[in-house]
Amino acid sequence: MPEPTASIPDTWLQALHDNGYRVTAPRRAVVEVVATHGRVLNPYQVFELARARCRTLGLVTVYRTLEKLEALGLIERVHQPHGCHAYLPAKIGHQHLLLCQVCGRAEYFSGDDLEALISRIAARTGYQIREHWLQLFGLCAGCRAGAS
Amino acid sequence: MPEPTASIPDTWLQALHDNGYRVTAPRRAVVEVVATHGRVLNPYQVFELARARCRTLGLVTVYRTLEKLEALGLIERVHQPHGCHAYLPAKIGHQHLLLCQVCGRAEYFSGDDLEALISRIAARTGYQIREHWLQLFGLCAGCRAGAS
DNA sequence: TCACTATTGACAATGAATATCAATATCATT
DNA sequence: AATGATATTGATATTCATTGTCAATAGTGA
Repeated sequence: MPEPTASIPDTWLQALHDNGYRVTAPRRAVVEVVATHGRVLNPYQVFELARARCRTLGLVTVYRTLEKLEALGLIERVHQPHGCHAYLPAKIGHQHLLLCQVCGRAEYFSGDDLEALISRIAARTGYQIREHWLQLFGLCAGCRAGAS
Repeated sequence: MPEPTASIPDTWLQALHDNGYRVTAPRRAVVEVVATHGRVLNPYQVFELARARCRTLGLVTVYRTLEKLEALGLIERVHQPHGCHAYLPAKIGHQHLLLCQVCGRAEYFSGDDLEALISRIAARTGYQIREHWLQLFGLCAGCRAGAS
């Protein structure tokens, strides 16, 4: 029988603890929401959802907790055409993001092959290319069904 | 002898005029800076540079002019890891952005080939993919030389 | 040149994000 | 389990970028 895998929220709480931060009810609530919701969330949305799990939660604590999670590399800010105030669990290794334009559902994928493109652009422009962003936008299966 | 091509600033000023906006000294200053500077600029940087061309220019006018240029599709907001408050002349057709991480110099390029990748991700995830962002970051030739 | 009115700059107001601070809760140690 | 040092909390105040207000000014077509 395989050892049960630690859930993502537990992993994040452990990381907080390992870095000298205390594990509190407000932080547990924020972590559970952001780690499991599966859609981009801005600070206020996190606040609304997490308040259901911690009645006394304040918006300021959400900001502070997101800041710490981001500093630990557990979450990251998502860039979208209309604003960059939303967060998601951080990419693991070399991944890219696929976002639903309707509901904000997010999937990561890997396996891009941009070497040839990047070499060509580097040669043409004289730039040394060190990083790239690739992000796809569309409709998730659920929103395709709903919109038909 | 070829007809002299209208400069980018002139094209933009013409576009403002054609859309019922007046061509004023403050707008001329902002347009000339953003259209020719070749690097990403945030509103305050535009203000500082454009003030040299229009002594009375106010920061609020910069915001308002950028807003109009963006609405006309002449400029667009650039997304960067640390902030999304900078502008560049808008892409023409299907282009992508290459940015210098040191000085903000910007180049557009075309000729990506992501069809196969996008089809594969669409099939794997069930998403209908409608848009993509590809953006490269690195060091421009000038900054490579300077950094050596 | 003239008159209409869009535009301007100064100032006020908004809104997201951050700093302050006394009260509270965590957690290593007892 | 109890303790106590101190990190954390929520409420409030504050900052800063951006947007609204408004009388004075300047562009534009006639």
